[in-house]
Amino acid sequence: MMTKKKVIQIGIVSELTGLTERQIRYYEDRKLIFPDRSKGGVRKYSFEDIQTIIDIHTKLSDGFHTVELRRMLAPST
Amino acid sequence: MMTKKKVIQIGIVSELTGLTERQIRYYEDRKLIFPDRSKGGVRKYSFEDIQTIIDIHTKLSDGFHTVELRRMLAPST
DNA sequence: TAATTTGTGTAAGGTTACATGACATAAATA
DNA sequence: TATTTATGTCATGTAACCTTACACAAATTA
Repeated sequence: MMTKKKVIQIGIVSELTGLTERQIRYYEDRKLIFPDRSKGGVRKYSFEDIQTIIDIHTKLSDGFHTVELRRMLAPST
Repeated sequence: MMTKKKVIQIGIVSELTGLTERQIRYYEDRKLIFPDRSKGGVRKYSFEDIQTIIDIHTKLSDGFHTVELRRMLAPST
């Protein structure tokens, strides 16, 4: 489905979530999200990824650490 | 809703539709689609736009002209 | 027939938005 | 005290976009 199509670039994800690109890339670094890449290496996210990113940030604000989140986040099929 | 959020760049639209960027920009020139623009001027399309673009191309293949399509296409609210 | 329009290709030259890597830091933890 | 965590910022490079222009076959109009 459309919500899982990875078609959105990081700038828009940043806009939609209110988070910085730095934060979004960091969550990937911590293995919490798995964007696709264009041939040129540009990250592509889905709407589902965006929701996950929001959830991650909420949990971090709640005091959780990325390591713990890795277990909490349902590996979005 | 999500299908109307204009978040997708022309490269992906081209990939998803199989049309060239030239064609997609031309449809805009003919007032058939109305992408948003980033601050920097980069076009942003919605999933709904993508469907419209596909429809346009189908109609053109059927022999219609862009001028006629302007009447046929429901102005996607 | 000659001129115009339509939809599309392509190329040049410029800009935006992205990439990675590095260094910095406050707060928390070991 | 030393390390880790989550984030900011900066530099440097490139992917992907922008507009404008010229070309063209096919169809239409004059």
